[in-house]
Amino acid sequence: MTEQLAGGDLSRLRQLNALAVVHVLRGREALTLTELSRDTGLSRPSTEDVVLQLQEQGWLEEVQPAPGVMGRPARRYRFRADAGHVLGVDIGGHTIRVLAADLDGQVKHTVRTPVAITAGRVDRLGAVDAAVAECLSGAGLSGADVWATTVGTSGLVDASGRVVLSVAFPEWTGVHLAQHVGRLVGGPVLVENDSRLAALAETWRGVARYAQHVVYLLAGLRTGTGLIIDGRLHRGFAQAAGEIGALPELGWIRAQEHLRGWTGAPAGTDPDELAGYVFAAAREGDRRALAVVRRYAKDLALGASALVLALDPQLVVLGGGFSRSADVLLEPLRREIEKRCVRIPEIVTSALGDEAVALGAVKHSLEHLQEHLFDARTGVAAPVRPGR
Amino acid sequence: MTEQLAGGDLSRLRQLNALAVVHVLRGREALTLTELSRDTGLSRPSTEDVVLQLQEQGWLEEVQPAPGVMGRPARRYRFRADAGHVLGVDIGGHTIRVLAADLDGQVKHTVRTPVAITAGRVDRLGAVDAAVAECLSGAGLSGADVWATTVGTSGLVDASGRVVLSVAFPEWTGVHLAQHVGRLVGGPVLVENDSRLAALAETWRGVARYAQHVVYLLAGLRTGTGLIIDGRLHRGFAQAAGEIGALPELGWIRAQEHLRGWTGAPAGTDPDELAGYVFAAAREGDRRALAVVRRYAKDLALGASALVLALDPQLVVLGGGFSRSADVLLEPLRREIEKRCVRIPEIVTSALGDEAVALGAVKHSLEHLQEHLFDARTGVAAPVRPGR
DNA sequence: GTTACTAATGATGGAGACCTTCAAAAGTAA
DNA sequence: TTACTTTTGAAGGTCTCCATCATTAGTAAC
Repeated sequence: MTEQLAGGDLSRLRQLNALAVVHVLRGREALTLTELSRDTGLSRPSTEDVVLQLQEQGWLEEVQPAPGVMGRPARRYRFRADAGHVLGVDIGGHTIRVLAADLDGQVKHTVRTPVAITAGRVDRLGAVDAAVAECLSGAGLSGADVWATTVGTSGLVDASGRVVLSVAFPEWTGVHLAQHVGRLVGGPVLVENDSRLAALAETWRGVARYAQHVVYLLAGLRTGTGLIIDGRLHRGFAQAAGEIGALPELGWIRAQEHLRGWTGAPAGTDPDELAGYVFAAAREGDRRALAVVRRYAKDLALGASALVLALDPQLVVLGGGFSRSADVLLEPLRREIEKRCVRIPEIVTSALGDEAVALGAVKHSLEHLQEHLFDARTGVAAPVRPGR
Repeated sequence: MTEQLAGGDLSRLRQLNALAVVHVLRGREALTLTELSRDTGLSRPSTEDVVLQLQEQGWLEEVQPAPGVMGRPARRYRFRADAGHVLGVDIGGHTIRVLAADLDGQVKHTVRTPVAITAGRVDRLGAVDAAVAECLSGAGLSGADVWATTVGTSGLVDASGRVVLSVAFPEWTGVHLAQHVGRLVGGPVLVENDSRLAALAETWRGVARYAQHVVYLLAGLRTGTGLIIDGRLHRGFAQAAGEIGALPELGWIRAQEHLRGWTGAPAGTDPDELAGYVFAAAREGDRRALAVVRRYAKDLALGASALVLALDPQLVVLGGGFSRSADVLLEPLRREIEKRCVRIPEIVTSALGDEAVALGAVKHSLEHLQEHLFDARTGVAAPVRPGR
């Protein structure tokens, strides 16, 4: 029923209290023992004992006392977020992004490498390797300092980190990304669908920060979705959740075609850039463009409404490349969703833009570490890179 | 991130160990201290201490030692599942069902009262009152012995236990069921959508026992759905999840019409019974009936496929009144789902039949108690009826 | 420069819950 | 009646927590 946390002997209590101290201290500035004692609910002597033990382990570090306060200066301790690092990798069509962050999720270095949309498997993997190497050196890290890595890619991914099916890049199907990236870094390498990671990022540092149930729409050259249910990323039984676009009746296959038919762009425009022209014309008030956007919004809303009706999220987040044109897209989308749904969720635009996937990858790495390093069952693990 | 379980002093450890003992003992026959010690991981003396405390509280009871074993006879203790009881109420169109069960979910008494489909609000509520009273006396209980009650009804229900919207019974809209039933029993009264409760029942004692992600289809005069995600009932932000039938493109509105158009039944047949004639004719091999069933299955599959694609469940359970005709319905449904979905889940028929909703209501009551009586945060609460 | 005030430190003593160990007890089997 | 088996019950020890209080290291005021 509920996940059972076994009782145990006294050391178990110490584990729990150490966990509580770490939890209070993570992501915050240094605290004194008195402050820690207040926030954990432990007595001061016990807090001290736990803190000293964590310091010995390497999780905590004493910092300079705060100056200019009354009374005897208190020792202050901070969480050593720099004890380990994680990577977030976003393998996009046009761009490869790599983020290095510490255990608090502070981004230490960002690398953004353009790659030709036509680049094949070998070239693209090569660009990934180069970007990872550059990011590591830029952050002053070696591969061995990385405790966990998450790679975001389009397509379906299996549990072992292999791309099972990529519609957008047929050549990508079968690539074993976990193995490939694992050559460069230590720790586990996780691979996850990019829409899902973008959704995760929005609940972490985006507009969905306090929502438990979120439908994230990736609207761009591809249309995808990421679902947050009960505050957690929903993958489904075989990592195939969110593929609602496969149902023809729900319009996501057709949605793109409205934009492709646009004739108001210079001859020879890359089909990938066509959408930008449509949205720009709509922004100018061009009636034909507005009609195209409306039709696109209607088809997008069809699939979105199915998700909203099924899940009743608090929030729908519009992300992906087209979210830059939310000024002309959001209103028609909202109207179409309102027409179809029983309860209307908030509908907002992504705040993270292009970085959403890479940020989500960082968060995903951190959540993985969280389970292994700070688990309620085992207490606080030693501050070393976990095995694969 | 993870739900934080605060550390604490030594009494906290005792709480956790008491919880562990209760968890091991619940739903099983009586165990000796040695067996309990083995299963909880505690030492024998500690186990004894915890057990004596729980016995004093009233949660455990000593029973006769097992006869005919070697060595000194061991004391045996069992969980006092009869310390409290819960009710599960299913207010259906034709039938009202009330189940009384103990804390282990053992059903002690069942009442099944027919009610006219045309019965209005007052008559229906009167029938509920009578059925509850009969069930209580049949189980030898008074309303004060009931620790939690769940009422299942069609329609949307708000958090306070009021029916916000009932399409099938317009007169039902606005009924404050929690308040009404609360006059008869002690403890909290929860109200929940019937499809959801049926889904819950399937994961408890039905065909979905070991699945974490389940889509339950209620196929009957109404079409509804219950979603189990991560082993828990998914309600959505405003209790409106699962209303995918509202989307016309997904066919659930239209699905019924195929059956209603059937002319092979005696003149004047109740429209509610028409479906039975269609399925019967299909069973006999009538080609027109088979075509009707196929069309119905196709429309049902459309909405089901949207759910499957969105959530990627391990299992789809076909329940509701029409599941009695699964022999002719399941195959066409499966074929249509297979046509549309990326990964095909298992598709099986409900094992619980008519009792699913009431059983789910019992389980829902028990889960509510679980959170209040056996919570990891607070440990084991006293064995008394919780407040509202 | 001294004195008063403030708040943290460090040490002491005590209580609760767990563990291991072992003699005594209460059965069955021979 | 004796041997064997397993549980019981008690004793002693350890760990982790708590409350309390004298001491210490600063700031503020005179």
